Amino acid sequence: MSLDQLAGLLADRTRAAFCMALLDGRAWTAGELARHAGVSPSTASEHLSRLVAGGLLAEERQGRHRYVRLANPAAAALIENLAVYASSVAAPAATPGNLRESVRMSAEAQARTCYDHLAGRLGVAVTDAVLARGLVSDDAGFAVTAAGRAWLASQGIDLAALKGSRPLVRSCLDWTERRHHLAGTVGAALCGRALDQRWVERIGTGRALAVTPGGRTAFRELLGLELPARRPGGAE
Amino acid sequence: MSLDQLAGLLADRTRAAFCMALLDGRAWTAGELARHAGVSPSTASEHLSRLVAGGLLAEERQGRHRYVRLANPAAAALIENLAVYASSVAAPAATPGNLRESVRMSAEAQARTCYDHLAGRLGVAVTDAVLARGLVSDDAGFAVTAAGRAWLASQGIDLAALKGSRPLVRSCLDWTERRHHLAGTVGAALCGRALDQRWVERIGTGRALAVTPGGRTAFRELLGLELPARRPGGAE
DNA sequence: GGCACAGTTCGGCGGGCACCGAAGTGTTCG
DNA sequence: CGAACACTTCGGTGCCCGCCGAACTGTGCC
Repeated sequence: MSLDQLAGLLADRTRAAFCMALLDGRAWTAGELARHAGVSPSTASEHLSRLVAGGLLAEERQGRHRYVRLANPAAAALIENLAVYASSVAAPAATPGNLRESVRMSAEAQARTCYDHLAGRLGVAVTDAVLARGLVSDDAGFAVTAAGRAWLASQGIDLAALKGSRPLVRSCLDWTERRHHLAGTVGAALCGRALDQRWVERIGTGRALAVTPGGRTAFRELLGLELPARRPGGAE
Repeated sequence: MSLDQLAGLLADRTRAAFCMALLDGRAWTAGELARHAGVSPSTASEHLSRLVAGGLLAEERQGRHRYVRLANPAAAALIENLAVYASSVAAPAATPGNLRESVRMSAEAQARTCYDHLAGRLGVAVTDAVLARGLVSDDAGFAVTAAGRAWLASQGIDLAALKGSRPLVRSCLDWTERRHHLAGTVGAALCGRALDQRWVERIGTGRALAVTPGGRTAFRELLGLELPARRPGGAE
């Protein structure tokens, strides 16, 4: 497959909408994606088949449902990086068309998942905190320090178990905050921990997350973060 | 700009060919790119205008020549990452159509520039050596060690001067070797050093590099690398 | 076993885009 | 100053693709 063929897969507003939705890290059904993108089931079916054949998505059948998800972390990083670069080019993408959309975009700016790690203001704040506390260093590259290794172990995150083909820590540029946040397998593990411990919970079907009261306490105690009480759709 | 619009810029074989050519890090004229891609000057002109307007390329006029280059390192990383992912999907892109193309692809596999850093077997070998010698560590992320800082200083590369918005060290997956090589500002500085000291020199107008006899000596002395004497188009 | 649901396949329709040649503009050189 | 070169603009042509409705298939539930 060539560069223009891969790019062609994403050069359509319906397929692009599917991929952006799937950046929440979850599996969606074909019907859900059709409704999300506002197209008919037949259109969705055809587009999904092309995305699967092209290697960006993976599928799984369960009874009469066809579930699809992003094929792998590299596909997710590709799509996120394209979206970040696109949003940095002048003439920004759509502004909120109505109140509901404005609320959604605000929620996503607060906290959300970026494929498998925390993003939005929460993601940036967590990244600033781990840097400030010396748990991760960016002096000579981006690496977990010895203190960070111990801290992660106290959170049940074993670095040795995370070693693999993906980088342990990677900096991911946030499209809402335009600042970096922690990605890589450590970033994913932290996100998983936050969801498991119910420090954050998902809002609806999008990528938005809400910090729970218990989460506010945990982030204060573990990282010294004072997070605002979240009011749905309201001011900080 | 949205994801599908940005992807649409690359979803055409002519524009994709332009961007791949520009991954050599140099500026090309519109006429050179037209010939490279096998299209007429008018076609090239229109495509280049779209790529510039879309933020992937930057242009500069000099007399009757229009020079274009990749807009910034992020654009280069995007294109390289897309090309790497595309090549990893089954049904590989074009195999060499003739002897000349086979020779060119072989040369690029040996050593080439990947936008601004060394890639190919040379890039991978250099990366393996700096890891083995403890100049860069990947234990807990990708970072230059204290020994590496000193070594780079002995090569006239000052880390403090390299600090900026780009990561110092970044791992870039190589599409010919399918292994990682050193990217980021340190990777770029090393490549610049190798070109300045004439350890490598460019071959023709592509991205291929040849290791010079002086370079073979330098790589052996500095990093313990035994590089084969390069025979154009021949076996190792 | 029949009905409802989820998804697939296929032919038709309309819109958009890549390409080029011709004519033009701007720059450079003899 | 005129010719040559590099590039641009624009109208025309042909091809490709996204979308959908209708008919179909497979699954699940009552």
